[in-house]
Amino acid sequence: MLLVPYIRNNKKAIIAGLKIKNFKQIEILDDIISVDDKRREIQKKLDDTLAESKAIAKEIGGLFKSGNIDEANNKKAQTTELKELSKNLSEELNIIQTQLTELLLKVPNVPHSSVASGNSDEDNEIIKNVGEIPELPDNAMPHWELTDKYDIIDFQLGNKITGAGFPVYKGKGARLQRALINFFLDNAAEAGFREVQPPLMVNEDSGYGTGQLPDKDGQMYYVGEDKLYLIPTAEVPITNIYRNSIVNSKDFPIRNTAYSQCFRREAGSYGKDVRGLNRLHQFDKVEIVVIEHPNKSYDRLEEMSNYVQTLLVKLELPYRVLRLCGGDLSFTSALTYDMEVYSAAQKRWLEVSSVSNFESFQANRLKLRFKDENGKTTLAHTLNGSALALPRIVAALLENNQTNKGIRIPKALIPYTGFEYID
RNA sequence: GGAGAAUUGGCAGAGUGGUCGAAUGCGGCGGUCUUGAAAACCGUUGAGGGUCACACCUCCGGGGGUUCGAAUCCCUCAUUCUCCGCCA
Repeated sequence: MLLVPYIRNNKKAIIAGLKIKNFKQIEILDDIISVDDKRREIQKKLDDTLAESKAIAKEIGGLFKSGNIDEANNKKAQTTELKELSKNLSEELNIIQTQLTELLLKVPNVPHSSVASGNSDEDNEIIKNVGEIPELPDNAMPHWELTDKYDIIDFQLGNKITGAGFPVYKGKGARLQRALINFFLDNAAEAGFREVQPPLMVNEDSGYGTGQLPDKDGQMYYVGEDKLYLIPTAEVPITNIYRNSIVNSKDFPIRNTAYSQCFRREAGSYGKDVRGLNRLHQFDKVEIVVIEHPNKSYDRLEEMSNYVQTLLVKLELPYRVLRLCGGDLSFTSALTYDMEVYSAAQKRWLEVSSVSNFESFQANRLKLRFKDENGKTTLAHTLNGSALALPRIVAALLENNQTNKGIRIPKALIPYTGFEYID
């Protein structure tokens, strides 16, 4: 959510930015300003009315004390009109404030100046390409066949127990999952992230805080009985640690990491995108979240992007880094790098991480602030990224490392798996 | 799940209808003293709206109500604690 004063002062720049994001309804900006004008006007009237009735109430208090009962009762009559007025005004104010919030929620974040315009993922800029794409023999299998062959991930069994998109990991498959989680967490700790184990369910306020609500509520599993949402990513609980708080700028950058299961309904997905491990309803991910001073958030974004890449290098996976174009950038993000890993048997790139700077867009919703150099309360910047999401890493590992002897485990991971091959 | 008690500023803790946005202590920040530090002393110290700046308004767990007037009374929800029940 953008700040109204920011919209007032930077309308032109915002319009230019939103154009890159293909946001068409720029007239909303003017609506916001005029609704906010109205809000101020009503607020002023209300304040004045309240001030007047407060003053009278004080007078009455004094009159009662000095025994002037008659005059006090006289004064009471005066307030009935003011009371009516302030009641109407505060109702009006409520309506207008709701209106204002609704409008503000419709405006996406303004992209960073480095973001190019574009309509879809096809227009994303490839800014880096690392590693050799492996040459697989003709009889190479896609991962959903390999998982069967080695009996490590059972999609059918998941269907039986729960439904599509909830696989069962077995034997070395389960062990590989655990190895990857520990590998990612250990690396994050070494890179200065504090490990956190958050709840896997969050309340409505938290959903709003990070922006899953109100728009994407259909993407989350919801437990109506208790009004709780299953988290689609650990970003939600981790970032909400800092909701409604004023952090100490001395603590910047605040780095947290968490492993969690993630739950996504993925309504509307289909076809090859959802085959095997490509898209699941429940999956494992280690997330990194950073809260930083606005002046330094882009340095941190580069740092996070580099960190994620070190993981891919250690896992010996060929990858590329994309800078998302305006059209593919998420609603809340100002700049996002996607890391994609090459899945050699599927012959396609799979997104395994998305590292974003939200600037103050999330912080405004969260009311996450700090005291700046002048003692002014200012919104902090939030960033997050996957480091990493497991299923597609597993898919690429299985496909790229298939040999006659079985699936070869990358060296860095062997201390965690305790085996060198899945066979 | 049942019964009872509680929820006040960063923390502790007063305040049960009338200048209470809120005593006091601790902590934080600034200063005096000191070669420096500690101690002591002095000052300062919640958030939001609004204003050029004031004024002014809102907020004492959330929401609603009573009253001329509420942190203080009522309703409701949430959370915490104690006891009972159930249970990993």
